[in-house]
Parts: sequence; structure tokens; C-alpha cells
Amino acid sequence: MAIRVAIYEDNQPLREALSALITDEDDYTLVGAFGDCLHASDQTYRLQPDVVLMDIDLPGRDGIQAVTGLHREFPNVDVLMLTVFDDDDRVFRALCAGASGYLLKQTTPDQILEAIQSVYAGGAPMTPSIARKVIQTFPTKIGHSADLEQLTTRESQVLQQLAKGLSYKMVANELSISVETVRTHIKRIYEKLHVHSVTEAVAKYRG
Amino acid sequence: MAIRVAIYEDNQPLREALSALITDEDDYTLVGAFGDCLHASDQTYRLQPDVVLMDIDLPGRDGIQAVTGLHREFPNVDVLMLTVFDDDDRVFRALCAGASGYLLKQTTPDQILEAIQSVYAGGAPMTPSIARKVIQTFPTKIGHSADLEQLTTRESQVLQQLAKGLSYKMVANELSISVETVRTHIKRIYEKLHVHSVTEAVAKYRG
DNA sequence: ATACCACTCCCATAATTATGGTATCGTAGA
DNA sequence: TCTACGATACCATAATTATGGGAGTGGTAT
Repeated sequence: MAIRVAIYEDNQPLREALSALITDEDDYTLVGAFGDCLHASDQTYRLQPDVVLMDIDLPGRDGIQAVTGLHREFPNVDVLMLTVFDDDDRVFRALCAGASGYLLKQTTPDQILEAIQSVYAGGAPMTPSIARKVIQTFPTKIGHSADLEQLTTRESQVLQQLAKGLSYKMVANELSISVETVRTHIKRIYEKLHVHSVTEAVAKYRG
Repeated sequence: MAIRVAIYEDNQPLREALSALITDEDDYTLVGAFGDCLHASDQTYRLQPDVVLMDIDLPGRDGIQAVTGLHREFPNVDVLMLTVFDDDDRVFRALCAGASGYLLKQTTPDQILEAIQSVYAGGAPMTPSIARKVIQTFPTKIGHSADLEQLTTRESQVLQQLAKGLSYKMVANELSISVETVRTHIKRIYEKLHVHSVTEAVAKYRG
């Protein structure tokens, strides 16, 4: 049984090249190729692909959002992301959203077919750098940077409130202290974490 | 600067073969080769390896336990596991324990050197099947508020940068657009997410 | 062709946040 | 006792962010 493949790629030459690659192989069947992922859900339902090749950077609605939806609706469909750059951060988010692996667009045709085969067989093709990011997520969970440990109880509480999106005033209210005190705490937090804004501090707090 | 490599492998012929492989390469320095990992901690302290090749199945104390210790004591040392079989389960546990990747013993010499290089450069070489296991442990974050889906590609990118703690200026730089454009995107983001500050937006973004 | 949308850019004015001081109070240690 | 530190609070001056305008481009859809 040939592997049914659908393609989402806005770059037409590339889309056609990929389409040709799939079509020419007996072991693969191209069930569709599209320039955007606006109707990915409908199309997936109709075309029943086994593997979806999805450009990570599509116009209108990006590939990552599409993956989120597809993964929820069609958990059996494997999605391989296509990227131009080794854009660790976005690829990482795509994997979190449910993608099963990713391909650099510069990958050779053979490697592409191999990756499709691999993902269909239950694998998750990805480069070492992505893999590193991935495995660093859970074991390092407790790897709270030493800076964070330096925060006092009150400072941690303040930072926690800020992380929830509260303004100085709201934090003051929440903790029943004056805004000025909140300011003071935040100043200390900045010193200890070596940052200069709430968002930076929260970013460190969140890991 | 050559990469300093230490080897833990009980099979003597293999240990010697690996040692020779490392020794013969100018870019790698063999700092030690051992048949067990009973003194891995001391040895690591003395020999200061950059990368450790660790058999997953050593007599006495197995490689996974050793990795746990090494990773805690020497977070900067990268550990590559060596396995005879594609033993998903144990490799997976090793990765959780802090290993940075793994090699099948049948891997070609060139691939072994490449993997060492890769892990030293911050990568995590592993096969697709392991990778799949790893990414499947991700919390498939659902509950994605519908608001977030409304963001355009560019808006999501901006929000993502903000979540990393960047200021408007930095985001502008990162995305190669003007600060004014960043402002505009942020205005739209606020409208769509019904928020009034970066931290609030980021809080929604993070779930 | 026209209307819409994503993306880009600029200006002006408010509001909030950032930075650098200063100061009081209570409590745990030297 | 004296010091250090956490927590509280205030003021003043930058710097950044928030809000509300306007405006042009390119592509898509009706």
C-alpha cells in the first residue's frame, strides 16, 4: 500500500518539485498539493493522507497553527514540517503542536522520501540541534537557574504575579502592598536576574 | 582546540577500536578509556573530558546510573550513549537521565566522529524512532484559546519574540522591520487577545 | 474593479515602567 | 549591641510602552 502524501507549500516551484518527487515514486501517492493551509482540515478529511508535508511559514495562517488543528482532529496523520532555515525555535513549537518531525527544504529528494517513510513507520526525523532542544525540556525541568534561587519569598511572589500578566497596580492590590513597594521588589528582582524589564524577568522565570 | 573524549566500554576489543579511532584523529584527544564506570565521577573531574562515550550496559553499575551522576556533577560534559541494540526504552531512559544522544555500536567510524562533533556543538544525535518517543512525551497543549488562532503569522512571530523577553526594538531588529511596525502588530495582538500589555499577551500565549 | 486583509511605516499624546536615590521597621545573627 | 537583610514606602527623572490616528503596498476574493 503506497503512502498517501499531502503537501502544503506556498512556493509554487518547490511545491511542484515535491509533487513530482512523490508522484514519480510507486511507493508514494500524492493526494493533494496546496499553497495555503486555510482548508487543511477539510482537505485532510477528504483526501485521507497518511503523511502531510507542511511548510512552517505559510501566508495567512501559518503551518504551526494548522498542525495544532490537524493533530487534534486527525491524530493518526503524521505531519512533517518543511523549513527553509534551521529555525530551532519555530520548529520546536511545531513539534510541541504535534508535528512528527521536520525537513529542511534543501534536503535531498532521497532524504525527503526516507523521512516520509521514517515518519510513516513511527519515527520522528529531525536534526541533532532540534533533538537537543527537545530532550532538554524535561530532564532540565528542575534546572532552575541559580539566579532564581536568589529571590526572596516576596520577590518570587511578585514575579509570579507579573508572569500572570498583572500590572504593578494589580500586583500591589493582589499582595496588599503599595505600588511603590512592588517597584522596589521589582528593582531587586532585576538586579538578581540581570534583566531590565518585566518580560525579560518573566522569560527567565518561565525557563 | 581538540575535543577531549573519554570512553566507558567493557568490551575490550571495541574499547580499543574506539580508542584508536579517537587517538588517530587530530581534532580529538583521548583522555581516558575504561572498562567500567565505577569511578566515572573522579575520572571526569581529573580528566576534564568534553564528551563521554558511555556504554549503556556496563557491568557493576550501568551506564544510565553513571549518566545521572555525571549530569548532576558536570552539566557541561556531554554524554553519548553506546548501545548494541536499538533498545528504545533504555536509550530513552538514558536521555532522561541527561545523556545528550546515542550511538549504535555498529555505526561507522565516520559517523561516530561526526556524532561527537555534533554533540560537542550542542546537538543531540539520535535516531528517528527515539526522537518520536521523546517528542511524544510532550504535553500536547490543548486549551489553546481561540483568540490565539486568530493571530496572523507575523503577529505570532512578534508575540513569540516578546515572550522571549525582547523589547520592541529588539523584536524589530530580530524580524528586520521598523519599531513602528512592531507597534502596529502589537496593537492588533492586543485587540485580538483582549489585553493591554505585553505581559498579559505573553501570559495568554503561554497558556 | 472594488473591497478586504496582511504587512509595512510614521506621528502625537498618555500611561506605565525603569532607574536611582532615601528611609522606617522588625528580626535573625555576629 | 550592632549589623545585615527582608519588607515596606516615597520621590524624581528617564525610557519604554499603550492608544489612537493616518497611509501606502501587494495579494485575494467577490
